[in-house]
Amino acid sequence: MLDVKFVRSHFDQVSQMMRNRQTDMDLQPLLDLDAQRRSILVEVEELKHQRNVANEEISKLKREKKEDPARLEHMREVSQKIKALDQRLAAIEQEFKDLLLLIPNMPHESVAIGRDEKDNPVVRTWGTAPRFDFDPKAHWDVGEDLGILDFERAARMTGARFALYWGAGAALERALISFMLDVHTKRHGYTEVLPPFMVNSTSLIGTGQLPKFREDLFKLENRDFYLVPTAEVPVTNIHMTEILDEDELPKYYTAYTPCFRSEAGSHGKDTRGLIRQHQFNKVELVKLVKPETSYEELERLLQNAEAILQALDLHYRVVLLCTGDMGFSSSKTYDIEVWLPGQNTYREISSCSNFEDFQARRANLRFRRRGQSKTELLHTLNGSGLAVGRTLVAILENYQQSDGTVVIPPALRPYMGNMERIEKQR
RNA sequence: GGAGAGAUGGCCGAGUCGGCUGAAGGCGCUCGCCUGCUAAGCGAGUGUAGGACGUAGAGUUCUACCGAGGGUUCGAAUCCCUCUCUCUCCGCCA
Repeated sequence: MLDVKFVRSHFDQVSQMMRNRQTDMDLQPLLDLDAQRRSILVEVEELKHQRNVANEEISKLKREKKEDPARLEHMREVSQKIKALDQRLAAIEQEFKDLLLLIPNMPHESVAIGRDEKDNPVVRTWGTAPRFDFDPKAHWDVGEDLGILDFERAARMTGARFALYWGAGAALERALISFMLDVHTKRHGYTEVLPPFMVNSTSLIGTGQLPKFREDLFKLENRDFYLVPTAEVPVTNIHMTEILDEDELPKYYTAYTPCFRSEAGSHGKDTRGLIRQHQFNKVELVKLVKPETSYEELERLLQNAEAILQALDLHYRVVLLCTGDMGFSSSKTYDIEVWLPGQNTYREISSCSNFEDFQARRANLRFRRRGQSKTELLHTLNGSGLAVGRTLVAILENYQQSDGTVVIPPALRPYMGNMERIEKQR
């Protein structure tokens, strides 16, 4: 959420931002509501002041065993007026808040203006694509041929966009989770947390999934519980409504959770394989930091995510998302795209963003500097470190051999009982 | 699922028959004094959010908030209703 005062004083800039993000929304109603809201506020607060003063006098009379029925009658009218105004104010504030929650974040000045992913500049490339003396298969073929991925039975027991992992496939997924968490906790200084896999609507508003992207979520019936679409939601909200001490910052958290996404609107896209599932595993990195450090923290967060791919020796590139491709809540986002030889393309495997104070304002994430009385909003960041299913995809495709087996990257072997190669499961 | 108890400031905790309680008292914290050091002692200060006026910076003032929402009343932390959460006992259970 943007600061209303900012929207008021930078109206043209915010309007231009909306166009740069390919979003169409008229901001004028928001300003009108804000003006109404403040004018009613002045009126009702004045009446409440009158009431408070009168109450003190009535109270004094009462103690002196005196009465003033005319006064009471007058105050009854004042109270009714206050009640009516309060109701109007509440309605206007609701409408105002609803609109404000729909305005996306301001992109950082370093973000290129562009329409879609074709306009995302490549920041850097790491490693080289492996060479094959045979035609590399797509991971769904590699996985099904080895008997470690089973889409058919998953579809039967649940539905499309779910997968059943068998044997070494299941173990590899689990190994990746442990490996990633270990790297981030032991080498990068993150604290591991294991949050609930369901969250309430307040948390989802806090991080920006609600109210605008409701259709992307799975919600439980008759309860205010949603399956987490990413660990970002519970983890970013850990400290909601608290006031942290400057000394406690920065906070670095890493969490494994499954992620649940309805994928509404992506029918027909990536229908085969593990790329786009309703449920997938992810290890997430979340940072809560002081504002002046957030961009430097973003670069480090990105490097922390890259370190996983480097340790697994997987070729990738980093792109900087342009204004038209960037997420609603983000000020600046880097995507890491891993090379998938079976599909001859780069695919997103991590998205690292700085949200500045956008989520902090929504989730009420504050801190206080040493010796200062004023509270300030934190800056929040997060990134995948990494999407586990897609990492498994990358391993199957990049490490496949001509005989159909898959070599396990050396870094993962300690997590796989020193297994060196996945062979056909019996 | 059944029965009961509770939710007040950073923490503990008092609020009587609704009215001078934004909230006693204590702890903690900050600043000052005192002091071989430490400790103790003394003094002052110490919630959040929003609005109005105003400033170079400051400041002045009003309103709201005692789990959340609603009701009664001239007036609610205090009374009534609904919800959420916590605790205790019983039942069930990984």
